[in-house]
Amino acid sequence: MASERYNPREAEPKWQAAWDAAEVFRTRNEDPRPRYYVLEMFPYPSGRIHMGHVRNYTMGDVVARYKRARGFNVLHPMGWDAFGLPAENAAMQNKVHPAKWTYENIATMRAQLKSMGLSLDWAREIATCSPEYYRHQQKMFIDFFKAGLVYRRKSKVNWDPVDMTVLANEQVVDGRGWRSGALVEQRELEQWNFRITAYSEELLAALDGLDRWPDKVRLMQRNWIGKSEGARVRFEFAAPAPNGDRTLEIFTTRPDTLFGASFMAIAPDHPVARACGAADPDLAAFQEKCRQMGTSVAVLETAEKEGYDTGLRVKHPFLPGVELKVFVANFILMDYGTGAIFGCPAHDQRDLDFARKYGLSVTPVVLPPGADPAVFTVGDIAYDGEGTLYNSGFLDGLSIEAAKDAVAGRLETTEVDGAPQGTRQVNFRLRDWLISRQRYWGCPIPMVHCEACGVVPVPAAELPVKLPDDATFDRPGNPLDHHPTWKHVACPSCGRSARRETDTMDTFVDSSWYFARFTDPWNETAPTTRSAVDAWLPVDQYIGGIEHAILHLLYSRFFTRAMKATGHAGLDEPFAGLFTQGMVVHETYKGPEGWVSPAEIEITEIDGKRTARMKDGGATVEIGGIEKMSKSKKNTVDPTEIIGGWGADTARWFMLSDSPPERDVIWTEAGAEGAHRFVQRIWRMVGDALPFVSGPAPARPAEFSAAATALRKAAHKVLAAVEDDIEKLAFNRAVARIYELANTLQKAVLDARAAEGAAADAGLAAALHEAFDILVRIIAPMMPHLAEECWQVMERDGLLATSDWPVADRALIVDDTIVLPIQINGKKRAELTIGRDASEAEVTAATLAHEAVVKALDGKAPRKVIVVPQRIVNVVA
RNA sequence: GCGGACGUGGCGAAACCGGUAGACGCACGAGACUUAAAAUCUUGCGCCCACAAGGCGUGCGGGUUCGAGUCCCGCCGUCCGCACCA
Repeated sequence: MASERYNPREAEPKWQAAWDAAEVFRTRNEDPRPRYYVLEMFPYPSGRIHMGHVRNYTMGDVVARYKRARGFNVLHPMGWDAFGLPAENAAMQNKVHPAKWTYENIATMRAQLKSMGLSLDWAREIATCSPEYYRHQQKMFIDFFKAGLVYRRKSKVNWDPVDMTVLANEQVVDGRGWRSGALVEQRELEQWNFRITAYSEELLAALDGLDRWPDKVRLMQRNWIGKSEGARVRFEFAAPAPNGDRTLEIFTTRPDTLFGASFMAIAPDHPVARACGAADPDLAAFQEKCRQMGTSVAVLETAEKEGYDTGLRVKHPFLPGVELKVFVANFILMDYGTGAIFGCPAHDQRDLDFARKYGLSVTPVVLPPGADPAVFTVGDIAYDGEGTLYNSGFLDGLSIEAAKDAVAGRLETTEVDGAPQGTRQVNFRLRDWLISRQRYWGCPIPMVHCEACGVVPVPAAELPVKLPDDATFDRPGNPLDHHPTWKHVACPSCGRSARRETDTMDTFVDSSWYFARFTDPWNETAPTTRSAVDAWLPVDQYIGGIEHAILHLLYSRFFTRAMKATGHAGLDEPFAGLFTQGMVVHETYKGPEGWVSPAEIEITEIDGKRTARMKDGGATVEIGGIEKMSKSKKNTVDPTEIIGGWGADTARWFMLSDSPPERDVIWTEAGAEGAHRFVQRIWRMVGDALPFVSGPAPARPAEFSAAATALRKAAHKVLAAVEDDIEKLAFNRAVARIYELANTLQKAVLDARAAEGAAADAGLAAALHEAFDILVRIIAPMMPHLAEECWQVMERDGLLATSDWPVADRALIVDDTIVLPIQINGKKRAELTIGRDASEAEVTAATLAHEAVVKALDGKAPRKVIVVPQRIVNVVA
């Protein structure tokens, strides 16, 4: 047995089949044990899994298997984020139907995931593109609509005139469509939106309660929601604007600086600007120029502030007789605040840049602490720090906060044009979620447009609104719109001929509730079963990439609230614990003809210098930087090849070793070899130890020998540490502790074998038996196949996958004697071995009697002796 | 520009509350086994000086403390997020 190498190609499928046959990972909702829901972000079925999936799903699987061993009823499901653009692109390029392409990819990837030995409940598998899933999404859409959480509105979108479709912002590159290369136009289209802003305040406030989320993610969401408190102020026009407006309403977070106002600025698309532009060709040209500039990031960064004087004037609310010019300016955004501002150049850098360019006055109104009001001026840098108000009439002498209050108070009680001149206002950066997509491969929006009845939801009994199978993809635009018959229906309300909505939903909708569907994916009549969804949610541990820190997680938080509002769930927050794992990165290689893959090259190392050559031809290859695995740089490693070659356990072990899980991990051949060596080493050790560890546990002696006790202590200490590490998802630390135990056990086995025939130490045999039991059980979550195989050759009962986690004996974890470092003047000079419970006086006495201390003190009395119990002694000479 | 995170051996890292810096792994060196190689085992491995003793070391400079990788202040560098949000 000991001489045979462990063969993962044989063992892994065998144990996967055994687990399957025993339905070990099937989760029953009615199981009375405490529940634990661990979920990894489900994959998009792009075709093949990549190493990032391997890392993500390994981490989740360790948690699932560990929690199962700890006695929890674990829910660990898997599914497919199966709608989306790539399927449609494949349809256009390869003449294959998106459904066929998607389901084939799913089949491939399911097999790949299964080869990893993940403890998933495949009976709950869902694909978001199946009508059995999206029918429920349509039901919820209608419920949200009825609850006022869905509405339709004209929105500005990026329109690709060649592909005849709407593009997401990230699909617009330098103002052009990423695929067609056509100049993207801003178009106004009637679009469906989710009213996520109804929850702005709540989504922000609830972040504080998500204490098992990374601070980084919470901060990103906080910034994204972007709450700012300020005031809306209405400035009266000296003469009405061309569109008839008598006042210009602005939003400001600095009402305290109102006395420093020197101009007004409005967005190019502001209604007043449009009205002015209609009568002024020069202004219209300027507005058009601003619109063109809109999208390109590079232009935005360098764009100079520019404006156009409309000729309009407004009255300053507090300074009778003072009038301010109204500019149309390129740096004012229509969709933030009111699309208009007052400019206070002294205390806002943008306003200052603008004022300098157009020769507008700059009046400081906040005096920095300690500055002389007679001398203080603003040059090229606006002052936005703390200070005291001056040059500001009734505000003089107030702090900024007090002045904000005073201004708001005054404006609330002043009337202009029949309404208060100003109101306190909380503003959010967060905008409503535009979900309309002019695509085929998405969830159809279950609405009908009727000339007589308007927008009518499809009746629940008629759901799902299914995608037509016979769509064509050979011309640009929305295949649903092109379809000859699909969109023509009778109005559900009046029965007259009407038109189906041809927009489909953003795929982020699909992934905003899949975690809830997993709790009862068999329910055919409703999206969720309340008893199941309320019992399982929130997800105890959610694991995925940082790239979803904002959108997916924010949308899911919104969706859960909307589901609560419509009776589909009973809670607000879907994910109690969140962990964001790092990427898998790899060295890059550049050959004479561009990037080459790791598989194509050979690396040799001479005197510490690594050189790479092509395997084929031997051409020199330049070793480049370590970067995220990507097809374009060809620095990918295929999980199938790794699993086929080394086995799933090697891949899993590597993914958990070395790098902390939140950080990037560098995939290296040497590291994979190292991981595989450890797999073999465990197997060899178990084989060598079989005489001591197989079969039932030997009787325990009344007293363990010193060697046996040391072994037991080592095993139990590591066990306790590994528990702690897995609970904290510190897998790399758990791995290090397991290596430590393996090193200890290896020596112990060697010693035990050498001593064979000599006086038998019954205690040592029992200790070895126990220690190997612990070793195999603690590697099981990480390397489940190897552990199962060891379990079998050790002749233990049943499947390890269904066994309990071992119990750490606390008495063995604390030592009777401890080694205390002795510092002299803060530097370590000696060590003191002393009883754990030694009093401070005893420690002091023993320290002062220590040779090194006596020598250092040279007969003098120490100035001070600091004893930190159980930790350290410091003698100050 | 604003906000955040992080800088520890040749490399990935550990050090949980301010208490032995470098656990564990990779790479590398030496040795054993072998006809040989692979595998395996033993052993060494921060730097300086080395016989020992010692000195210096956690990006740089200061500070607090009996004691600082850890706390505070100021720099430098790397990475990430947001980006004209009024």
